[in-house]
Amino acid sequence: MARAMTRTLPKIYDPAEVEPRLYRWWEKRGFFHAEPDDPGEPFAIVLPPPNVTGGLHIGHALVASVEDAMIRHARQSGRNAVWLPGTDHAGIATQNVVERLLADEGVSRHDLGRERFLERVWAFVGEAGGIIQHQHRRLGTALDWDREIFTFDEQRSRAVREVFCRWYDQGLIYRGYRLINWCPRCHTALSDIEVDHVDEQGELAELRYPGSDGADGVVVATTRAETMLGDTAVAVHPDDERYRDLVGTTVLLPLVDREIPVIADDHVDPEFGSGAVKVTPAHDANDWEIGQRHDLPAVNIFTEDARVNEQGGPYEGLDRFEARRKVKDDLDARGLLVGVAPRTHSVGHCSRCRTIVEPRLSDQWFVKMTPLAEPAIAAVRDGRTRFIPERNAKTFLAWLENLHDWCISRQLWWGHQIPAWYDRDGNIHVRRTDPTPDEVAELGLQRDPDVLDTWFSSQLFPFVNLGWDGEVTDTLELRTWYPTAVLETGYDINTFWVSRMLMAGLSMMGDVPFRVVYNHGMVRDGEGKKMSKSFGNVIDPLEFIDRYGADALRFALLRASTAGQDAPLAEEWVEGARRFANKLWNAARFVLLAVGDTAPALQEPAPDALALEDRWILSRLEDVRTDVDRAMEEWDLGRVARSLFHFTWDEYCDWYLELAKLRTGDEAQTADGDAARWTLRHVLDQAMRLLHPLMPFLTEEIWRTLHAADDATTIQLSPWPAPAPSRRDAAAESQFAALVEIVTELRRFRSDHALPPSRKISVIAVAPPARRALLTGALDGIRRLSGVDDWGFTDEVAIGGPLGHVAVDGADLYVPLTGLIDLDEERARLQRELERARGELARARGKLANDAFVSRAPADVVQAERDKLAEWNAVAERIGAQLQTLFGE
RNA sequence: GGGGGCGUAGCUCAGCGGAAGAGCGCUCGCCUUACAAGCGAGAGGUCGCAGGUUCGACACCUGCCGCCCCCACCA
Repeated sequence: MARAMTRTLPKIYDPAEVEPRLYRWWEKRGFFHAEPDDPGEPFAIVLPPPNVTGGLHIGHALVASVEDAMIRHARQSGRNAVWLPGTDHAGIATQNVVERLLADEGVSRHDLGRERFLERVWAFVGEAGGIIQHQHRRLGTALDWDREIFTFDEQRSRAVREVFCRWYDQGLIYRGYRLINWCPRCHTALSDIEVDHVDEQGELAELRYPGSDGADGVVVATTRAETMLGDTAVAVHPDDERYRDLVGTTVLLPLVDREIPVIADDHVDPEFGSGAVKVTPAHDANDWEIGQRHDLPAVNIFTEDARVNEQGGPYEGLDRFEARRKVKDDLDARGLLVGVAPRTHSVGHCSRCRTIVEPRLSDQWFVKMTPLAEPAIAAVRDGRTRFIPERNAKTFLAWLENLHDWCISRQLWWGHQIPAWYDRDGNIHVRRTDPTPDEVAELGLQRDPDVLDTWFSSQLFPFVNLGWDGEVTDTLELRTWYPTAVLETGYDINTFWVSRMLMAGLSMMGDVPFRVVYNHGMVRDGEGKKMSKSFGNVIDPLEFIDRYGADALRFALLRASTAGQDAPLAEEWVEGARRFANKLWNAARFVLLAVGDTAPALQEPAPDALALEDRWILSRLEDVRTDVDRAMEEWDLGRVARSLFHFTWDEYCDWYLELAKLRTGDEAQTADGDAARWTLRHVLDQAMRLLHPLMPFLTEEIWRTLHAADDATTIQLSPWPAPAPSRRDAAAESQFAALVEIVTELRRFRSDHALPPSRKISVIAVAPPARRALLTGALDGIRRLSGVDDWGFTDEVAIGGPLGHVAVDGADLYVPLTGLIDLDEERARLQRELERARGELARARGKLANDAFVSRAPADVVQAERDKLAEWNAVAERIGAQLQTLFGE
């Protein structure tokens, strides 16, 4: 290479060197930071705050990949884009993790006391938060770190308290004695959605409760025999003839010898079992309702650990499963166990520790959902917030329309403590500020020890992240970036988080918090299996980044994804993405070699100075640009990835680059060479910009090298490729398609005859004048790509010796065979070709023979079919002729 | 019980009312001066089954079958 090489790239792309270096520079230059008064249409995304319970997993990597792509694309498109980071204190989850750590040291949180325990948690959270930040940096996220928050920091705590007080003042928050889901291990109440229901094999036991008068009484059925200790009635259907006489009498509850009434209630299904139901108001949601209707006492038989309490008499101290067995045994001994049958039923588990939850009566705080849900329902209905995929809106609405009140109090230590105090008389004081010592003394105030469900604070994320804390409610940030553009998250937390943000946003801000909810799928392993520790198929993002680079991991995740559909990720996918990165890297190396120092001087060539392949690749670039824009609008990043993958690799690298080599050699200091150099460089530049949202590091490195960019210049702020409709060139595309066909067919000919690349062939082409003229311009390329050293046109074939034959669209190519190949093989090959042509021919004929098709299908479709018929007809004839010539067949 | 998703090449998945696609895997041939982490060629699918709509269905409709999720107060 005669030209001085001022900019070169190593042969193998090394993400481990490039990525950390670029990220440090990006951050130092503040490219990720946005101010509300920056120019451009506002575009904000809040990062779903990861729990500070440990490191990020592969699902977070998908979140980061998708959102980073959205943010980078928005910024390149000139929008005032900000991506707001934060972490979630994750009340119960974090407390559990720290308690486990303490258990390893042989200490319980009670040994430490509330204050010291919280110190421990804060220390843990500091470490975990640091790990998460580091992981996000490794992933390349363009997060505005200056705006990072924590859901339990001071400002957010003020906001939480304000929202609690406002809702309390509005009557939306209340304290009530209700049946809630209780985790006997975590020792706290849970909301309905923190309970996972799993079908389990159990036993349906039929128990006899004798009449108080010594009569037979009734038979009831239950999967939880131990709860009979807390029964306070037996219910039957009001219209059930069998029990008409029993209603109003009492039966004797065995083992505890309590007289309980037989009542009539519509809720009972007379078809089920005996038609009589035991009623345990303190331990079953249905029974609680029945109890309310009939004013029944509720007897709580369990401790906080789900052991039988003093109400259980001889069973006191047994855990619920031991009690279940013993109750059945004892009833059996008395002849009161009528039957036992296996039965699968749905059992609720604590979503945090998998312990079976226990319905428990207790005083808790609740949010009234209906008044909050109504505006949210309206917002989704009228499209102020849209869902992608759309179908998720349906599920979402169904959920919102059937909400129970939300239990928000947790008997934990780690979390926002409820701002409520009780005085000596039991009155509740909900306060925005802590009481003074005087007030405490005067009223005998005691603070409610409970904390809030962690989702109570994360639901405020989209506006507390922009400065809202109840005192400050109007910031430039809020006015600029609220509502945020899109909320991107897995569909699995639509109920936990998305719904509540929507309600809280509408309630506090009077507007939706985001215009679009984009749901990505769950990441699965290469076999489509859910990732879980017990399968041993979990993937650590950092490990993959170490091995393949962040760009490769990101690209692999995006390429496999379709909105709302679960995405598989196997190591081979990431490996493949790394190969893609390396491919682009080497394409860039070639372009730099070819362009060299002429780059700054290169002017866009006049249209007539462009060669066919230039016009073709520029036209294709425009096609791809259009497709990428459209896919971006539809938030379809998988399509963006696939489209660019195909364009850069299969078209730019495999065809354009190969052809450009012919024109950019040392001696090619011509206008044509410059046209090739300009096109090479232009397409690479544009491709890097289009790809940047998906592969930020690689594209930045290549782009900066290509432009010899200074320290202040980044691809992130380079304009997104603008529409260039004049580049679209249908003629060039179809002409190039002909070139591709010829080259491919000749290569196939060579491959069929096992001709090594070093073995050049000659071609004698027969084509009508128009076709010949068209091909002439592409001839050098064709010859190079198909290993032809001698190409001639002729009107008719008159060459001595046998000729191989290759039929392409509108031309016949003859290859002198003497000394080249085996004639029998050529014969077999031609016969295969003929077979294929005949197949196509038959298909087209069949279609055209159908009158209905010809008369009713659109004219252009029919015409296209006629053209195909003619083409294949000609091909078949030509192959036939060649067989005739060569073999007399 | 209700709602939803999926069934396309050996594997994982795109796609789509007018001539079946990708990645990986497989076969054959190549160190062709950006890349062997590469290049070229190829094998391999009655698009789950059955009906229907249509000139035309892998695609739209209906019903089955098989996997998978979510919701629900299944004693």
